[in-house]
Amino acid sequence: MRLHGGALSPVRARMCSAAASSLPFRAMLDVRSTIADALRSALDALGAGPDVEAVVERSKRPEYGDWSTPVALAAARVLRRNPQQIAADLRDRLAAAPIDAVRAWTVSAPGYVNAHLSDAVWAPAVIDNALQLAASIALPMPAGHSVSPGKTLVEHTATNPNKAAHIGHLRNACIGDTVARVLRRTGHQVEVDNYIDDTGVQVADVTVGIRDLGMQPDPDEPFDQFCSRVYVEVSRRYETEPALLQRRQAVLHDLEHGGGEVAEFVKDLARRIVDAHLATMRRFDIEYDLLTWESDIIGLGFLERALELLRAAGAIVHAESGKHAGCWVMPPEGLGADTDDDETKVLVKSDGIATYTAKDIAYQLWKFGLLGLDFHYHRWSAADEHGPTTTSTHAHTDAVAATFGRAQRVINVIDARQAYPQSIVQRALRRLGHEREAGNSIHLAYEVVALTPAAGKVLGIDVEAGREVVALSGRKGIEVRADDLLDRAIEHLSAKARDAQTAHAVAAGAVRYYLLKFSLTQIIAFDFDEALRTTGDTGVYLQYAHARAAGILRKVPDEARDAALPTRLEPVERALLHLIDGYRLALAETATALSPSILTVYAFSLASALSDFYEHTPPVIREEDPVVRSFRRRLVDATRATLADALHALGMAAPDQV
RNA sequence: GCGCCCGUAGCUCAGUCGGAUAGAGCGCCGGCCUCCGGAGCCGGGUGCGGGGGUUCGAGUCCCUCCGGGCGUACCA
Repeated sequence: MRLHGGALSPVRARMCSAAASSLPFRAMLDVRSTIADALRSALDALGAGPDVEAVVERSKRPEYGDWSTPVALAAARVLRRNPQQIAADLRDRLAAAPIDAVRAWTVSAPGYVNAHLSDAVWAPAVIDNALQLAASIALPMPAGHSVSPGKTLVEHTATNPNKAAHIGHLRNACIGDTVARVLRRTGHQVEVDNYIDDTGVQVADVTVGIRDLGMQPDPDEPFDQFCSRVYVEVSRRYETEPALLQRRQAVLHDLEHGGGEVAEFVKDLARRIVDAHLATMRRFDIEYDLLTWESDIIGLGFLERALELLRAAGAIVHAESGKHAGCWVMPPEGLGADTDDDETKVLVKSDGIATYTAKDIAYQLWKFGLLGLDFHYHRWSAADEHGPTTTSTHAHTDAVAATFGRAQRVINVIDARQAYPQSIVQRALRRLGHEREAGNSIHLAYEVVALTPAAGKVLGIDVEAGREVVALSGRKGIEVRADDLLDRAIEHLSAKARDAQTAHAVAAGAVRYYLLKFSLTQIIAFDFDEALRTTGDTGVYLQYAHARAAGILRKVPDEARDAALPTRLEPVERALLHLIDGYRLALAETATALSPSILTVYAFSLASALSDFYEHTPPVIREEDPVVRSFRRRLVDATRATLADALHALGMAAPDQV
């Protein structure tokens, strides 16, 4: 056996107000919550008090039971009694509670109380719940989790529009897209924005390369790859030709004021790159509701308004002397006009150009509907009805009737290195008196993708001796392009895939899974062999498991008989049922923690449990006992439905055949 | 200097609010095709960086030390 309760995080219940449940699922059996409710009552009756939490978790070993609680151990201190006695007491009280799904309660040392489920009640309910899964109906949150009210605005991707997207950008997009999917699945109202920094240093660099150095694309060179090349070349030339830096400065100045010929050139450059980014991300099934442009934040007066508000609130001051002389700065709380403090952040430089953070503050205020200004909107591509909406400076004829912004909660998916400027954005909200919005401003920080020495070697990049990894850098040309990685994965898989479409779907899923399975706080040490592997803990394994289940369903006729149960369930069947049963909780934990890897771990456990079942029970198609055959078909059906739901929440395809 | 993150098996990583015997994948060795697709399954393991502390109970909490990464820009 490879799959055990321990492969999942222990699942527990905390007594909270009952989760809101949408009507079609009202009857959904939730054994864990039911036990937790009864346990709470029993603890209260014993006088344990609210400090003793009604914790219910999966039993660590099947012989203990299905669900267990260690609360007698914690209660022992409060009640000054022997934990074994308390456990026995709890067992008696729980046994007296009418819980249909539990057939027996036992006590095990040193003081656990264990629930043993009645398969006749529990198993059909789990299967029915799973077969009811419909993507259009949000899954209700289990006890201990709740749906955030109002709209949640997720900003992700936000790749500078001056180069092709690399795997670092792709990690960002996959995290953001998955978080958005999981939130939607759990009943949240979600808007996804992709912020385009078209007035920053990086677009200016490429502009200098094309306009001042006269660089030209090679024949057949895609535009985004051409720009990547220009970016690297210009960055290199700065070191020997400092005069070029003045050219960049001039470009930035033009962008700040907008409207001129340079601004138009950059706008066009950025548009073309954004199209490339959208195409790249679409290959991974990543879409956006709205593209927001930094140039519009300037052009529509958002920045100016934000600075006015900050000035009026005394949050920013003009430094007259010291190291920040001539700048508009935001000192930390309580420092007033001490503009030289280390914690003081410059928002408008002495040359009059606002920093990125200043624009980000304006944008954040808009996100919450606190600016009193709005963008103009139109569809990004007239040819693409399903494509994103974009902001614009001037009113457009094909105005889009939609309400963007005005969010209750804002999640900014931005790498961990930007924690400092993100904290400044939050500080600005606070200084403007928007305490609640500051609290609802979430910097969803994740660590970067770096290259292992082996990956560096593949790319012909020297990894400094002694270094474990080398950071990606678009500026230095140290990167793995997202499109290239997907192309490699497709090539890798195409030999065994039934057709090109399947190869693409599985390859995209494999790359997504690889980028999602790490904790957000973990640097991904990117390795080609690891990312392209098709066995073990990979996206391919999950999708293959789904196809296997679908294959069984194709071959075994659906006899639609009554849901009779076999007299005894095999351990692998019960393990699978527990995994299916755990889906809602895994999804809810993912939504609450905003952490996709919780869901990847769950999905792998479910797929493993299916493989285990597949290998350790005789083929369903050859099963002669009609009751067993029918039950197992339903079990496979429920597994397939649950796995498909989880895969879709992860942004992966769930193919019936590979 | 200060702040944040990381350190779990040879390698890459799970292990959210402290609970029973710390798990997976890869790699290596050895098994499993009269059977629903073998991209699979089964077996093989003296591992929580070191040291203190709190606790009935610590990979998890506290203190401290050691390694590594990032941030602390009039870049983002």
